Order: sequence, then structure tokens, then C-alpha cells
Amino acid sequence: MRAMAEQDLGRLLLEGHRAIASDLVAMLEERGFPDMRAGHAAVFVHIDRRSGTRLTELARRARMTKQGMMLVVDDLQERGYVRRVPDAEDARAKVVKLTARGRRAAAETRRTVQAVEARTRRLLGDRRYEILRESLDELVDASTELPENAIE
Amino acid sequence: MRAMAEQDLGRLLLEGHRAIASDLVAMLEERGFPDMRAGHAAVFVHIDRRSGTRLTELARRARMTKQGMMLVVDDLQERGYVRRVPDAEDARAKVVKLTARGRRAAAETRRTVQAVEARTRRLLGDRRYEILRESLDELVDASTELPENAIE
DNA sequence: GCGAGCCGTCAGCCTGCTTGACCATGGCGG
DNA sequence: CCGCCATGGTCAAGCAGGCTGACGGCTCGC
Repeated sequence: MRAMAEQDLGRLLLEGHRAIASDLVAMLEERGFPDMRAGHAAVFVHIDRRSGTRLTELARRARMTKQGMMLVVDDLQERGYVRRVPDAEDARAKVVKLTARGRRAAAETRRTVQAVEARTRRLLGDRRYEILRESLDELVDASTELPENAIE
Repeated sequence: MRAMAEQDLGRLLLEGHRAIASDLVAMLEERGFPDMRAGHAAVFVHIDRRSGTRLTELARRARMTKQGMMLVVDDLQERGYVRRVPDAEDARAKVVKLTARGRRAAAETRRTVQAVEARTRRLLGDRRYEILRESLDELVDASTELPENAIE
């Protein structure tokens, strides 16, 4: 049997994503949050902890569409981590706010994201870790061609 | 408005994957293959061009489950790029073989995968490109925890 | 006071897989 | 030469992480 062919870069990036995501979920489970999904981090990382944040602003920060962010927020709302309250300053808008439970989950998620990244940094070494992040940024920028629906 | 928060590593990897995949598809379209999807590359890169390759072997090479590979092969078969023929050496098995059209598509896909990677290499520079690939390999290895269903 | 435009939402679709279950065939130990 | 388990392919269902399109409600700028 011939030697295993090299994986293409796209595949490698996808596998990397999956690896990080599943590490995050596993670690959160160990830490007492068994119902978290990797996508939730998009909210927990970007939301203003006390005052809450509008859906569209969350989407912008997380670089996804508002429709995509809706799905995540809906899911978090069902699980009791956030609620939507009307925005006092703009009757069109609602503010996504953490519940008490949500604040605990958000804090733990942020710590866990950091832990996963710190572990990766240790694995690769500072220099290579920095290059990895920097290269990914450039890669994404270079090809983007922003999606039609992007909020800018 | 506060500064844009840094994206977490998982998100960055996913965006990188998407960037590479959509570049690949766009470039294949320009080159006269408008119906290709990024996932097809998994077959075209790993299949033995002349003799064909069994489904399970393809899955192993591409690091996915045989069920996942089935979906890709089914799709390619519908589009007329591959066909399944009984394996002369094992009546349980079938060999996935490229059609004439499939051989052209496979050749172009391989060239295009190379072109995308070469472009990325130019963007990042040799050194950083090598570090990127190498880091991704380590990242994936370190976290894997092979999926239940992996073929090894 | 009205038209452009943003906010959130509904509906439908897509990619790229996964797990689970099953059947036919093959190879090997006894 | 007979069981039995492993292997190859397949069907069905489901999940993660989104995207596009369309649209009603509200506001803001002129």
C-alpha cells in the first residue's frame, strides 16, 4: 500500500476547526456545562456581559449573518442562557442579555476558550502559534470576497 | 463602538477552510468545471487514476467515514465522473473508477488544488506556509481522539 | 410626513459530514 | 469443511454551522 497522500490545505483547516471545537465542548462538559455547543462561544465571547448586545451587532462581531446569529441566540434562549429585551433607545431593536445562568456559562466559556488556545500555544510554541493565527488572518482576508450578506 | 474583538481560533480555522474551499470552486468554475464542489476533491486527489480505488480505501485516505465518502461518490456518479465496478479480487467490494470525463475533471482538480496552495504559499511566504501546514498537522493529531467510526 | 434603510424574523436550503443498523461475502480456526 | 467474526458497501436519520431571500415594523433624515 502506497504512502498516505498529504491532505489538502482545505481539509486540514476543516479538521483543525473540528479538533478545536470538540476540545472546547469536551472541556466545557468536564467543567459542568454538558449542553454547550461550540457555536455558543460566538455569543459568549462577543456579548457585553452586563448591558447585553443587539443581534446584528453580535453578528457583526462574530463575522456571521444576522440570520445565522439568530439560530445561535434562539438556541441559547431555549436553554435559558439569554433573553431578548426591547432596546430602550430604539424601538426597532432588541437587546440580547445574559441571564444569571448565562453569565456563569459565559464566564466559563471564555475561560475555556482561553484554555484551549493556551494549550494549543504550548503545543506549538509561541512563535509558531503566532504565525498560525497571523497566517489564518491573512488567508481569510486575502480570499474575502465578502459574502453578499455580510454586515459591514 | 469598541474595537473588534479577536476571533477565536476555532472560528478562524473554519473561515480559513471556507476561504480555501470557495477559492477552489471559483477557480474550477473559471477553468470550465462549473458543477464542482470542494468535497469532490477528496476523491479526485486520492483515487488511483487508472485502476480506481475501493470506497473504504478512499475514505481511509481522505480521513472520513465510508458513509461520508459514499455521499461524495454517489454525487460524482450522478454527475458522470465516476462509476462503480465489481472488484475482481473480492466479491464484496466494488472499485470506484474515473470515467473519461472524470479523468479530465480529476486532472484539473489536482492542478487547481495545487494552484490554490501555491497562491497561499506566495501570500504567506515559504516559511510561514510550511509552519501553517505543520502546525495544523500537529493540532489535529494532538486532539484526535479518533472518531468512533474511523477506518484504521 | 415620507422614503430610505436598518432591526429582527420566517422559511428554505446547503455543505460536510456523523452514528447506527444491516446484509453479503471472505478468511480463518478448529 | 463448517462456523463465526471481520470487512465492504449500503440505507436511513441526524447534526453543526451556517447562507440566501423575503418581508413587516420602526426610525431617521430631509
